[in-house]
Amino acid sequence: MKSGPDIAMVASLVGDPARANMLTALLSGRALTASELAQEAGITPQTASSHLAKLETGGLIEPEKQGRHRYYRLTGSDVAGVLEGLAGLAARAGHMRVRTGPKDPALRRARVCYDHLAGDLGVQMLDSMKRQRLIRQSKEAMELTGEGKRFIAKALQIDADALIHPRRPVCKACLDWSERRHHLAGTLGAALMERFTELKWAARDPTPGSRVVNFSRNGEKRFAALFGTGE
Amino acid sequence: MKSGPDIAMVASLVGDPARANMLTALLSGRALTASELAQEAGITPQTASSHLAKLETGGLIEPEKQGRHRYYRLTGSDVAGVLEGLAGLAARAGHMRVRTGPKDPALRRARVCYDHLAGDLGVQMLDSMKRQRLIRQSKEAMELTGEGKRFIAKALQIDADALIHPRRPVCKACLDWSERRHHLAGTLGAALMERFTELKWAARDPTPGSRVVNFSRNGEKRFAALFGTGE
DNA sequence: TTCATAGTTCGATCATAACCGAAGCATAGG
DNA sequence: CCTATGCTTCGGTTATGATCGAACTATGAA
Repeated sequence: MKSGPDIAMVASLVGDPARANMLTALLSGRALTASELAQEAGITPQTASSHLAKLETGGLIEPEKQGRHRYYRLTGSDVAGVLEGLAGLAARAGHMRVRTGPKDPALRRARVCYDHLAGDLGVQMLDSMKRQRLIRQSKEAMELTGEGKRFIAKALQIDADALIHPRRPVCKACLDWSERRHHLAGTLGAALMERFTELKWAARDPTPGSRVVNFSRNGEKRFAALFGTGE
Repeated sequence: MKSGPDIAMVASLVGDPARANMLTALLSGRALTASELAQEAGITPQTASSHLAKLETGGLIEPEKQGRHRYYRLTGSDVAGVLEGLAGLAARAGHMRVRTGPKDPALRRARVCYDHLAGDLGVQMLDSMKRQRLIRQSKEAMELTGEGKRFIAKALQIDADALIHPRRPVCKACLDWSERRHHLAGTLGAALMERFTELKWAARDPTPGSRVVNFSRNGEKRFAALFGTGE
C-alpha cells in the first residue's frame, strides 16, 4: 500500500538524543573519531559503536579508517541541510534543550554551519553585503554583483571565478536558527569562512564537537570594518 | 552542557511510522480529519489522537475545528521542506518502503508536493522551461525571464507580477525524490499547478491522503504541447 | 613479543512509548 | 429530549531499542 522513501527510517535515526548529539557535533564539518563522538553524546563506546553503525547503514555518515581510529563525517551537505532544517523547526516551536550551557552565547554570536559562518555575525555579514550592493537579491535569486567581485578580490584576495562549482551555488541563503534570518552559504560563504581563519581573524573552538567560532580582537575589528553594522 | 534547538525532539516525532504516514498524507497540502489520518496510518482513532496531540505540541501540525471534525494541516511550507529533505536522504540511501503498491507508478509520474507539481512531469516541465529560456538559471539563482512572463500570460493567463510575495520566492528549485532532479516550486510552481486543475487538465486523486495527480487525456496533450520533451 | 589503546560484538537489563479496549465528552441532527 | 458520530482520556499490555558490563579483535608502540 505505502510507497515512496521511508522517511520514518531516517527520521528515527536522528530522533534518538545520543545520535542527534553526534550528528550535531559533526555539523561542525570536521571528522570526529568514534570515541570523541561517544564523549560528545555522553555514552559509552559500546553504545556509540552501535549507534554509529546504524547511522552508517542509514547513509547519514561515512567512516574513514586512519590507523586504529575511525573518523566519521556527514555524507554530504544535504544531510547538514536537513539537520539545520530540523533545528529551525525545533527553534520555531520553542523546543530548546533545557541545559543551556555557558557556551551558548558564544554559539549564538558566531558558529560554523557545516563550512560557513552562522550566528549573529553571519547574519550581519549577509545584511551588510546586501546593503553595500555586493550581493543582489532579485526575487529569490542571490548573486554576487560586479562590485561584489571586486570587493572580495581587493579586500580578501578571493577570486570570484574560482568559486564556480558544478554542483554547488556560489551564493545561497541558509536559514539561521538562532537569528531566524538568513546567513550566507554556498561556495562564497565557505571561502569567506576559510579566509577568516587563514587570516587568523577567527578560529574554531578547539574542543572536538564544538561549532563555536572565536574572533580575535583584531579580527573582530577588521570584520567590522568590512561588514560593520554601525555605518 | 548541551544547547541549541532540540532536533532529536522534532526528529523523533517524524521517526514513528504512524506519524510519518500522517505527515506524508498532509504533504498533499490538504487538511485532513483525525479519522482520515488514522486510516491513512493504519491505526485506531485512539492511537491517532495521541499521535496528533504530540505532533501539535511539537509544532508540526495545526488543527482547525469545524463542527465535530478536527482538520489538521502542516503548520507551514518549512515543515514540508524538511519532510521532502528527509525523503531525499532516504531515497539516496535506497531506503524505500517495501510494500510498493499499485499507485506507485502514478505517484512517480505526477504528484503534488505541498502545492506544486512533482514527479516525472514536474521535472519535465522545469527542464522544458529552462530549454525554452522561460526560466534562467544563473549560478544557483532561478528567475523568470521576460519571455517567460509573456509565455505564462499568453498560454496560461498568469500574471507574473501577481506572483511576487514578501516571504516566498517566485521560482524555487525543489529536489524531487523519485527523479532525483529538481522540479519547480515557489509561487510560480503553485500558480501553475492551480491553473492546471482549474483548466481541468489535471485533478488530484480524490482519496484522502493521496498525492497522486491524474492528468486527463486532453490535459496531457495540452501539457505536452507547452512543455513536451519530444521537441 | 608484550602491552596499551581504539573499536566491536554479545548478552542481559530496563525503560519508553506504541497500541488497543472501554468508557467519557462534544457536536449535529432529529 | 435521544441517538449517532467524531474525537479524546484512561489503563493495562507488549515490543522495541537504548544502555552497559564483559569479552573479543585490530592497530600501534616499546
